[in-house]
Amino acid sequence: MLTKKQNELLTYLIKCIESYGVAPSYEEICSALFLKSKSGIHRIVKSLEERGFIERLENKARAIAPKKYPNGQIYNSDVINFKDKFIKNKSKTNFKSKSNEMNEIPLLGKIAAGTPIEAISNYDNYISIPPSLISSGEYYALSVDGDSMIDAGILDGDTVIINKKTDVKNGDIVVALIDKEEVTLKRFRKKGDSIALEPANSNYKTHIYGPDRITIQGVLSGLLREY
Amino acid sequence: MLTKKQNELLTYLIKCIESYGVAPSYEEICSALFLKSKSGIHRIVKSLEERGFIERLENKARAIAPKKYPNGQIYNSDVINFKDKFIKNKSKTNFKSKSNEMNEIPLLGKIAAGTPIEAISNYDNYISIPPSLISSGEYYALSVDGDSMIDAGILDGDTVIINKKTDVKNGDIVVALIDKEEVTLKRFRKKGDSIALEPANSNYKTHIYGPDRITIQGVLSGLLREY
DNA sequence: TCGTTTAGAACAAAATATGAACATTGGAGA
DNA sequence: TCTCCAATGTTCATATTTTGTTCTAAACGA
Repeated sequence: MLTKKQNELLTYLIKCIESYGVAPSYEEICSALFLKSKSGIHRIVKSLEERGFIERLENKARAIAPKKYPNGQIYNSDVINFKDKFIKNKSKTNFKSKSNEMNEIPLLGKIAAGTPIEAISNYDNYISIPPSLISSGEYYALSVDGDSMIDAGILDGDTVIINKKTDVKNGDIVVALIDKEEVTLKRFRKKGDSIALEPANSNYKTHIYGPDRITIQGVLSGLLREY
Repeated sequence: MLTKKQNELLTYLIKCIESYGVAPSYEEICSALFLKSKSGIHRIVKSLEERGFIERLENKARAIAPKKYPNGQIYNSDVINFKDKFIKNKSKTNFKSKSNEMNEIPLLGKIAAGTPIEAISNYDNYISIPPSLISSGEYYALSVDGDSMIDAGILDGDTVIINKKTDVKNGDIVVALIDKEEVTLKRFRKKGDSIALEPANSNYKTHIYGPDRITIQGVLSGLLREY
């Protein structure tokens, strides 16, 4: 999906943000990639934006934010836990979240059946979810686009809560990254060495993949719907 | 999405609040960022406000509250506030953090989609639900028992959020009390004077009632599911 | 009221981003 | 092999944003 330079730039961008908390300026990118010109950078940045790997505010300084890793996985800024940077004196023992305290989890994008995911900005999209839908581990939310899981009661527009774990059982509904390119929500079933991703809609077909083509990005753990 | 200075200022602001419980004045920020002028600070503060990283009370002293960490993660003041209890209340301004507020609604029981409800009793059961599922009015929750609405994506065991209002439109899914005896969750449709309650499952039949036999007890406004 | 603090205009300067024009490269496909 | 084309590299010019500074006004708290 990405060219060499685009890959380098995206990688550098992510590294910068994780190390310094700020995106690099074009000039800084230039020297990092050993170029002499900023406008070349500009072009690459624009192409990354077109392909949905980054998000940008035009004309603003250092206003670039990654949306996906070069391999297509969704970028989640929570990986840099800024809180840790600030909260120093807090002992390891967490304040038990009171029963009526909301949990905020990031809404990372839309997940469509069969087509690439569309990542959403990391900056504005958090949703509150009730504690009952959460036990332990890390969570994120996706907005369901399409009807491929309709027979499992998952409708177009629903918000699914995903537990970011990779150990899955047969029959679990999972978020699967296929060929490091597209992400889809399907029922997981392992047969021997190969993995079947089953839709829950007779209009769609089950696809079977070799184990190396699939990366599990999480397991469905809850669902929210607004009427 | 922040520039260097904006990032510095925000970081400093958060540090101040966590260490002293009070936001710094412009002058304090100035010296922290090695500037000679306060109005520069003002501009940066405004730009942070524009981008949604802080919240501000105009014209008030030290009235700045962070809303997000530099990486976009939501700033949750609760983790720090215990310190405030020990700090004398100076000009500390109180920002109500709405985002974290919890909505609790009563879970009144099970609604069996085909057969009578099990007494809508006053369990002392309350559940938390995200603000996004609530707009205005009174709400309660029911646990769905049965599969009569399965084609509408409402499964056995789901929790439905009901808005306690009586004005309904055709096609709404409603909680209907029939003959003051049994309660059911069905799609509402009015034809002339009579009311049809349609299940969403071909194994069940639509029933039609006279208007005096049906009392609407609420309209479906949200749904929660745990996996 | 007075002293402190924030608001904001005006101007200058520095930092950054944008974009056109033109040359080069390397790979896909005829 | 040869051609075409997208992706790059470079240079130069230009537009915008961001920052630094100074000064004055307005708002606030005691």
